[in-house]
Amino acid sequence: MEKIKVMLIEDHNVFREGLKKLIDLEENMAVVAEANTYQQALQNINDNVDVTLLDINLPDGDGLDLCTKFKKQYPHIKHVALTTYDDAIFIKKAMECGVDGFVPKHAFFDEIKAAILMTYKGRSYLYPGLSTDTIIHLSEPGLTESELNILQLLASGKNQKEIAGQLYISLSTFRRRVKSIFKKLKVGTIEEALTVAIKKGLIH
Amino acid sequence: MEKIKVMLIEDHNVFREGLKKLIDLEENMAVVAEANTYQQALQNINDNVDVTLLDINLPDGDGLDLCTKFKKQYPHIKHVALTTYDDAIFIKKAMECGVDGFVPKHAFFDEIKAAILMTYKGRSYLYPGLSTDTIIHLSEPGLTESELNILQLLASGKNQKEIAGQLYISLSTFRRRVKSIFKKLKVGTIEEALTVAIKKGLIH
DNA sequence: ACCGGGGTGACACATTTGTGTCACCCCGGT
DNA sequence: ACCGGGGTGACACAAATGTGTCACCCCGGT
Repeated sequence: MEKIKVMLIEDHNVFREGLKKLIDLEENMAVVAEANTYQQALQNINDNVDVTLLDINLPDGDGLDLCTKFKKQYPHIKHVALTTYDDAIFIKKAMECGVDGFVPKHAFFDEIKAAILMTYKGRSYLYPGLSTDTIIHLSEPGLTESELNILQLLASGKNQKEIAGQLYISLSTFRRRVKSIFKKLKVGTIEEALTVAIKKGLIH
Repeated sequence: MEKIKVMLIEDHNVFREGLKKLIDLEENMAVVAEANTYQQALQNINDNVDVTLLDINLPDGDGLDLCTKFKKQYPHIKHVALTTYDDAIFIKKAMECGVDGFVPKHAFFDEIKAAILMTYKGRSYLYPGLSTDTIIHLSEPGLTESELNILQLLASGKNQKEIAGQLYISLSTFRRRVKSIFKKLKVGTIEEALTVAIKKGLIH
């Protein structure tokens, strides 16, 4: 039987090494490529790969962007997203980027194995341990690009006037957006919104 | 030769499984205990353990507290802290808690192996890949307990008046503390301070 | 053409936040 | 006893922030 050829994209070296070992010990799969940054992933990807296991939080870029790019250039490759966060907003975003499987890092290897197998066979895989709570929230509205932008700029220490200027919107609109963020994240202050956003990996 | 008996304390299951595999494949070490939460770690620790590899960010508590506790009850056990963050403030705090070795998760397994060996032999191990920049900042003042408290409460969505009341300090003192936080973290807004603090793992 | 929803900007207003100043207290060094 | 530093609280004031209201524009459906 042909082995499933896996590519690992993950910046935590120990984690990647351990994962590689576990996969290589499996009879029906093998790691054929690795990358620990966004840039390296672009270089090391090749036609030979069947499935990628990709960490979404890379130091030099968003793993989901990577997925979008790969989908165009190598449409036959399947992608399993691997992440610390299992929030609804996040899963939704992953799905929109064409991810085939989604597994949080707190899962067991068996589940990653299952995800690789399933996606390889052309089906999609959603981590079964996801709380029903999370599933229910899947239909919740995600933050818009502009809203994420605002959070990112707030996180960098800019004040509201500066940000509004930079985004070419009025202070009024800015504040409307912030209000909208509050409602979507169910928080009451910018501080809390930032905390939640960072924890969910929405901004970096 | 006697094998070094290692305990893994890490909440990311896949990571722990991979690490266990890597360690067990080594000739001179073996995993004899595991835990994926703070509580479990307290239960599963035993006299038989030589070295613990402990993740600092556990879902139900601070891994460094764990270290402090272990030091009292099992003074012979060595501890290697494993963490995503390699910031100066963090390393300093780890050292104060009696950690014997410090390795960031982006390190390679070889470095973890070295840390286990070194600490087992009674020496201390500071990850050699730490930037000189980080080392230089080691002497920088860390945030006080009260300052961390303030950040934590701000992160939870409380406003300044509420927090001052809760901490039994006046608004004046509160604001003085915030100013102090700004200076120490080299930021200009609370938003930025929170972002930095979360990224450095100072608050959760 | 008309209407209504959704997004925008201007403005007003109360509240919160950031900054500085003053006075006080405690404590260790002179 | 005196002084000075460090921490505290009260207050004042400017600036930023949060909230609501109004008017406007665009666009798709009726």
